[in-house]
Amino acid sequence: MSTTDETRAARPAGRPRSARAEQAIIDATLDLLGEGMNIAELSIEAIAARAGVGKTTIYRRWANKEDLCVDALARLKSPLPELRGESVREDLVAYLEVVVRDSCDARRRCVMSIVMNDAERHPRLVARVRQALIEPRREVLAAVLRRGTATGELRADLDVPVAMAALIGTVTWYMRDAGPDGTTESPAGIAERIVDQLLAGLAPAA
Amino acid sequence: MSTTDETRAARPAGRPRSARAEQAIIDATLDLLGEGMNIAELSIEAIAARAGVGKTTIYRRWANKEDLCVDALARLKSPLPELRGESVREDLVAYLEVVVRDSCDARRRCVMSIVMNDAERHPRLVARVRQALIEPRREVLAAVLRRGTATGELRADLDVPVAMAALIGTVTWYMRDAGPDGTTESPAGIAERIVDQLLAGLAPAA
DNA sequence: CCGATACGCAACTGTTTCGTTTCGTATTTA
DNA sequence: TAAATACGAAACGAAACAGTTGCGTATCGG
Repeated sequence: MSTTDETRAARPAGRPRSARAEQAIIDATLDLLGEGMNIAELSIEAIAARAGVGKTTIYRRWANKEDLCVDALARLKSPLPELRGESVREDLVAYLEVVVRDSCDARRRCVMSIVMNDAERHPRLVARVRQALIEPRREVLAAVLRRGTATGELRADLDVPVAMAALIGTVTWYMRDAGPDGTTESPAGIAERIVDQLLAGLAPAA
Repeated sequence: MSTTDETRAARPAGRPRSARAEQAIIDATLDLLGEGMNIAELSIEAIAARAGVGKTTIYRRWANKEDLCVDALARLKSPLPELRGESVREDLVAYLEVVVRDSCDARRRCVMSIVMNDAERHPRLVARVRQALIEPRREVLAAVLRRGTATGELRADLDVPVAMAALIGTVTWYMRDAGPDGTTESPAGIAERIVDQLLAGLAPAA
């Protein structure tokens, strides 16, 4: 066992890499991406400058921009929505409230726009984000919908893929031209309004 | 009156500008944007090469990249959806079918991503696209929804902004991870399925 | 024909930014 | 202390691009 907390084998001798520098690099990367930068526009120089670090320190750790971004984006993992599981309506509202909150976070919005735009240019990176951030959430929502059709809280013949698109797409689109940043208001209760209108339908009560 | 079809004043004498070159430049610009290029990444050199044109020919016509893009994007105007106006449901299906068709067009998808990403960097350009392409369509949809609440085909207390987000957001989100390009299928009748499920609601018939 | 203008092409200058290398210093193990 | 490695700063050569100019040719009006 070494003198420090390093339990793995022998330390390779020489000055160890600074964990602070590493964190600063990751933070700077996410900052810049969060300010609307492309992967293409993102430059190692800008990251180094923002992090207060020499370019060498970055190149020593990552072979290229994409590797760095993959590592950086993996840190964005946000907790899954906490669902109480008592009523489907309540769970859907809670779920959409998380989506609303996320849509006000510049970092997350920029990450989503990268996922949508650069899928062809950076398939590895986008695949990792999808698998780490998006898929788990989709699965949570799908489970709520399936439960709803089983308990009778949702119609038995529900088209689940369409319903998922309806819930997420509606709130995303609404936030797009309502509160670009959260600058305006994220109208309290928007999640509830959307869920209730989607549950009840646009047509009159028949 | 000149010898040609030019009815405006005297022609300025000298070889007239080639309409073919102009069209080729516009096409090349839209091509490159349609391949996923940013405004920032788009280079005059690339446009000239793609169009089979000298850079001079471009600089003679437009002072800068943004001016060129503004002109190019203005050519994307697509006809408004043809609505028969007999039933609201039928009109909504027709409207969404246009959205589905557009979402399979690479050019349009890239233009939308520019509108979403570069709003701050190119406000003039984005404002023009919004006003020329987006607003007219939104107004058509809003009119259908208002008509529906008046005729009783839609619930009287309909939240119109939410309903618009639901219709457009659902189809957009669905197409996003179903048929990225139209490569797969744009499942026939998806517009109809979405409209019917949104009209009826996710909850059982009560 | 002549003058004027547009055309495509190639060359040029100046700027930016990239990824790499070099250098002097700091920190760790042996 | 000596060897090894990391650090930040600076400089370097290569590449891409902007915007301009010159050249030979093409197309217009008169």
